[in-house]
Amino acid sequence: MNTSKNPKPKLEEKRWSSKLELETINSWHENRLFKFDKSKEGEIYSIDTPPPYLSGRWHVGGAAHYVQQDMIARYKKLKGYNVLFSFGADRNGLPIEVMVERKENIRAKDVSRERFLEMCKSYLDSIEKEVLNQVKLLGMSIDLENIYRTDSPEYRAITQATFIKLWNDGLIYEDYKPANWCPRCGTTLADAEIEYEELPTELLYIKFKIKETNEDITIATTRPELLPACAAVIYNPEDKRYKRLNGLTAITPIFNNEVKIVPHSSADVNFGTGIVMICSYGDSSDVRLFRELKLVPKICVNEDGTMNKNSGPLEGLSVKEARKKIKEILEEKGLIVKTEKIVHRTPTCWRCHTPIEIIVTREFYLKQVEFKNDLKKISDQIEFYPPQFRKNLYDWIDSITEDWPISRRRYYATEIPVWYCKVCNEPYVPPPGRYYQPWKENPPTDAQCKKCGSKEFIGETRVLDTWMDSSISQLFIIGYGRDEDFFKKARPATLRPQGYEIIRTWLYYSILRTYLLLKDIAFKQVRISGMGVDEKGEAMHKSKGNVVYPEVYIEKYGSDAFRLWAASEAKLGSNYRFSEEKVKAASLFITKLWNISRLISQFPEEDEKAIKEKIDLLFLKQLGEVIKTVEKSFEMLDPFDATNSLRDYTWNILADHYLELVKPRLYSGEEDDRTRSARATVHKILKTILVAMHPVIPTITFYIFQKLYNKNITTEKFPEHIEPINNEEKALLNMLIEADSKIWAKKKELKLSLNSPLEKKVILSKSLEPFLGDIKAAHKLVNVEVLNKDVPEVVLFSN
RNA sequence: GGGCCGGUGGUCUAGUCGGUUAUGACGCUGCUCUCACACAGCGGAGAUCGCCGGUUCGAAUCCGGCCCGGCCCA
Repeated sequence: MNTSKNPKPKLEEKRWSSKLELETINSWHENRLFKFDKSKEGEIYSIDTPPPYLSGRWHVGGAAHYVQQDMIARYKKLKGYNVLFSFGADRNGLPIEVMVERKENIRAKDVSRERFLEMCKSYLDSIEKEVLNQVKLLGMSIDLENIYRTDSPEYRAITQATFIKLWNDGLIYEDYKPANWCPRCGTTLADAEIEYEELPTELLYIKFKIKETNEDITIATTRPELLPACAAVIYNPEDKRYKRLNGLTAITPIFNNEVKIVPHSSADVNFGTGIVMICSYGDSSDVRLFRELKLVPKICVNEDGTMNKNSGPLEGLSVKEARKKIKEILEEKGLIVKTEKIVHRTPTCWRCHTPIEIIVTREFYLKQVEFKNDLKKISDQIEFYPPQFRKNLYDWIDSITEDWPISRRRYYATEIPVWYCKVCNEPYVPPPGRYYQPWKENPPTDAQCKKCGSKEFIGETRVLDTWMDSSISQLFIIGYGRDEDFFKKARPATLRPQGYEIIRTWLYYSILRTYLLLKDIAFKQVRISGMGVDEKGEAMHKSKGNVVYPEVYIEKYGSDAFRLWAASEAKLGSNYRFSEEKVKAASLFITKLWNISRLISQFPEEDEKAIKEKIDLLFLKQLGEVIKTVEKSFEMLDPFDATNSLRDYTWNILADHYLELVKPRLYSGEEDDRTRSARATVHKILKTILVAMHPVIPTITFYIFQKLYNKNITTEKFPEHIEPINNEEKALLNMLIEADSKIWAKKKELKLSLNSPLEKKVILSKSLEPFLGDIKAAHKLVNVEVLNKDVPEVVLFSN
């Protein structure tokens, strides 16, 4: 064989480029590389990809979150699993409706229900297109021709089927009770959909009379308009100022209602005057106190957020107007002692951030309070990565006090599959199986009221909370209700990846729903990732104007560079901070890997049995150590350590030291064992690195593997056991590395270029003797002597 | 107020079941276009590991207290 002095690299291009990257990605999709085959061998590893709320395309944080999941999916594939990594688009619910209302500057009620649904759908379709394009650009191993949508008739039919099952099991009931209410959206909200914000408000100090003593007391409140709904007055039992009031009666100003004064620990001594009025309903603690103290609520706020006839002079006004009006009235009568501007922790709607009201309304509820302990118990069987987030879930479960209100007075969502008998109002719930739209269609033809036998029905117009849809995605992807054979084989789903901000919603509800439906865990593993934040460390919000999108950086540096950044920026669970500098730095490594491969590609591959030289084994075993770290890291579902240790090895060990040391042998053109050992080693190392890094940087590794070895890297096996380096060998390796450095520094000192011969006599420690040939050749040493013992300096120079 | 996480060179970060000359990257800087790579190589400067105290032969690492930042829950 001709080992010419000018071997040609198999990688011709001097540089990896976005163009090659895109061509590679396109070829994957043209060849349907990611099509899931349920009959394929291997244990199923299903990833319940978070259906992103399609409220806009991904910013760099979202994109980072998703590519990390892709890394896990690709790793598991290399490990021999049959990976189900399906992509879902969550298209239901308030987010899209609020967005359409804002963009079109309308309210849903301004147009017909049909028209509004069409508008939502068209927005969703265009956003979905953008997101799917991102999925592709990011090099994700998603079968783009096989995604699911939570608003498809197929998905909604399953959501409805679960409603029907839970209804028939007696786990869903309808009740008329206080609930969170967003006056802007006009719907009930679950506690999980409340976000607290610090908002400025006015604290009014109002005079009340004591009936028995005719003295005045002062009560501070931020909700004076609820004065007509006041049912009790409380103070803290520890508060010495008010002990004398125990059992007395207060008379509300203006409305002159007599209410009891009682001690209660929930009164904060330091807030206002320490005396608090309890009204139906100012906040959730009012709800709790009404229940606890068995008070009779007097409802003053209608569902549309206006005051009703119970509120006397405030009737007809909105809550906000009423607050102003009552202040005027009180002022007129001299009943206001003082007013204070304060910042108050205010519950708001998670979607539109309007402060919520608590009103009494009739809604469907899914039972959850009675299952709190069961839910914690079953969650013990789920692995959490990283483990500390288990606590966040349990804390949330502990804080639950109400059942889950699941009905919404909205439109773009799964319809509640219920009709009501026209004669006796008895609900009719159809059999599961198909998608029902009771607001515009009749029940099945054989529907009959089981109470009175009537066949005339009125359809329910309300829809389900969108979390009722997304909380079954882990069941949907493995065929629940559609493909029983596969479902049996694949349940429970394997991995749930998600951000920590939706632990109380998506994670909690998924666990609840799966438990109620199947008495089973929802999935085996939960992977909780941090959020993407901007360069200053602040969360990205459109309203803040600090949102950064990935496309421009992908274009500039490539998706592998972006992915490498996403993998190596932060450990699992902490926030990742975006900066262009970091992505650029990642792209430098991509170039480095390309050039290393280019160098190695010049030399023929040799069977790994040819690896015999001690120095070759040393560097290979060091890689063995790295692979152990990589595996451990991925098994913890965190690409962070894997990526950094591979990058460190490739750049700082392989390129800087090993390749420099073997170059003389590689280029020698000899056909002896030493050359063959070198050739075998560089290819073995390169192949190992390419496969191990493939989950993180799939495109360049795929391309190089194809070019050099003519094989599809996605069907390779994760590098099997390479004997890791032991301590003695590790010490040797470090000596070698130190020797390189010392000699380079000496040449520097003598103002010699690194490739010029070194005439000075070089004295090496004894342990380096086996490597004498390589060291001598790599550094062009002229005069070398080896000591008969080891010295701390490793290398000495003399004249 | 409670819980959780974090505070390491200019910036970001590793290391936290005790013992390393404290990791790496970006940035800065000197020399070098050496046949994979100047998107590079080699060299260099730069950290009292938030503060105080304790345990220990020895602490970034363990314990206690405090300060600062972030998130979640009251």
